Amino acid sequence: MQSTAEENYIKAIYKLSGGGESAVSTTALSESLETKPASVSDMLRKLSAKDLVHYVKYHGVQLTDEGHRVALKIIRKHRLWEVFLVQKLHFTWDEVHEVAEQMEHVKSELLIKRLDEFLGHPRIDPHGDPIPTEAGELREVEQRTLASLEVDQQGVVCRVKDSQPSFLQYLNRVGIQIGTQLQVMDKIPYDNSLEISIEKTKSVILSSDVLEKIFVINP
Amino acid sequence: MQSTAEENYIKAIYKLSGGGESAVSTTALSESLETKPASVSDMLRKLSAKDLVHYVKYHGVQLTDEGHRVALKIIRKHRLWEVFLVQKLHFTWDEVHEVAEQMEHVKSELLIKRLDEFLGHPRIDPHGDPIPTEAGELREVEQRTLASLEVDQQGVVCRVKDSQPSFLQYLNRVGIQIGTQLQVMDKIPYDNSLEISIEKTKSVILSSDVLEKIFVINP
DNA sequence: AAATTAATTTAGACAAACCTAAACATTTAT
DNA sequence: ATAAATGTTTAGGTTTGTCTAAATTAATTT
Repeated sequence: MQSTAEENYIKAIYKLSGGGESAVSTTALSESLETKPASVSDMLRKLSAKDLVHYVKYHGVQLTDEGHRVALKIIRKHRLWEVFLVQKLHFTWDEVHEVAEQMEHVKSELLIKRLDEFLGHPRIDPHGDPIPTEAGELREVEQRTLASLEVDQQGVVCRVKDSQPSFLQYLNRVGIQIGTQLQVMDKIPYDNSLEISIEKTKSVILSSDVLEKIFVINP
Repeated sequence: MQSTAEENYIKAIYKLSGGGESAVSTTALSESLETKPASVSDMLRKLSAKDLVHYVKYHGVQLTDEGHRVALKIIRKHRLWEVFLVQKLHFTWDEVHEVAEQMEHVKSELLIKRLDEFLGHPRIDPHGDPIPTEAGELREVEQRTLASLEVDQQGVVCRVKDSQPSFLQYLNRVGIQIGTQLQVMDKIPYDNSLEISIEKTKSVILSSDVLEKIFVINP
C-alpha cells in the first residue's frame, strides 16, 4: 500500500510522461509537485526500491507496469469523485479539483466499486477525460461536436468549448450539463440548426454556433 | 487547521469524556487510539499549546471551548459520511466506520454543506446518533419504539434493536431501513399490531413483537 | 576539447508522530 | 506514614517527507 505522498508522485509521473510514454525529469516533477528537486530525488529512490518506477540517476524516471497500474487506480478514484462532486453535489468545475485531490486517497475497494455503481458507471469525468475501468483499462472515447450528429443519433455531453459565464448560464437554462443525454430529433437545413431532445423529455432548437461548442460521446 | 492525528486525538477526548464532561486520562486515550502513553503525553502538550485542550500534567485533559467546537465539526463530518455510505452506497453498518474515519478528515466547508443538502439535512446517523448542526449544536433526539406511536403519527426509523440477519432481511423485504419514513395508519386492538405506511407508498401490518424492535424519531 | 552553465544528487537537518527505556508522580496497600 | 504498585512524563531514538547547501554529473558554449 502506498502513502499519500507516494501516490501523488506516481500520479505526477503519469501525467508528465503523457500516460507513461516518455521519461520525466526531476525538475519537472519538483515544479509539478511544488517541492524541491532534492526531495524528488529522495522519493524516486524510494519508489524505485518498491519497484513502482524505473529510475536511472541523472536520466529521469518512468513508471513500471506496477506503477502504471497504481497510477490508473488513483486517476480512476479522482475522476469518479469529480463526477460525484459535479453531478450530485453541484460543484462547479473549478471547485472540484482540490477536494477530489483529497478524496482520491481514501482507501477502500468497496467504496470505489459502490461509488461507480451509484454514478451509473460513468465513462468520462466532468472535464471530458476518460475514467479508467476497474480492470485498469483506459479507453479513449471519441468526442464529436453536436453539430456532427445526424438525425436520430444520440450522445452524452462530455465537454463544452466556451467557458464564458453567459454561455454556461445559457446551457444551464436549457438543461444541458456534463453527462446530459441528448438526441437529434430534426435538422433545419436553412441555418443548420438542430432540434435536440434533452434527457428524452423536453426539446430545444440549438443554433449551429452553439452546436459547435458542445462535445458529446457515443453512449 | 489541525492535522489528521490531532483531529483523532480531539475526537477521542470528546468520546472518552462523554461529550466534554469529565477529564480523560493518558492511558485511556492511549488504549482508545492504540498508541503508547508516551506518545499521548507528547500530543497533549502540543494540543495544549494550541489551546484546544486544557491539560494538567498527571491529572488528565479536557477540551477547551475551541476544542469542543472542533470535535463537533469532525463528528458532524463523520456522521454525514456514514449516512451517505449507508443510504446512497448501500454499505452495511459494520462496513461504514473505517471508511467514514478517513473521509471525515477531508477539508472543505463547501463539501460538507453540499453533502448535508444532498442527504436532506439528516438529524441522525445510521446508528441513531445525532448529527451536530452546522452551527455546532448537538441536540439529542428523542427516540421511541414504533409500538409507542398513535394512529396518524409519523416517524423516521433511526435504530433497530435486533441485528439477526433473519430480522434484517425481513425489514429489507418490507422496505424498512434506517431513514425510512413511516406513518401509523391504523391500530388493530386484537393483538396490538399496527398498519404502517412506508414512505407514503405501500403499507404493511407489523406485529407488536416487531414494533418493539424498531425505534423512530419525530421528523 | 575544455570551460562554463544547468541539472541532479548527496549530506546533514528538521518537524511530525510515533517508539522504548528510564525517571518521576500519584495512588493504594500495609 | 511509608512502601509498593500503577500511571505519567521525559529523554533520546526512528521513520516519513521535507528542506538547504555542497558536491557531482550532464549539457552547452566557445
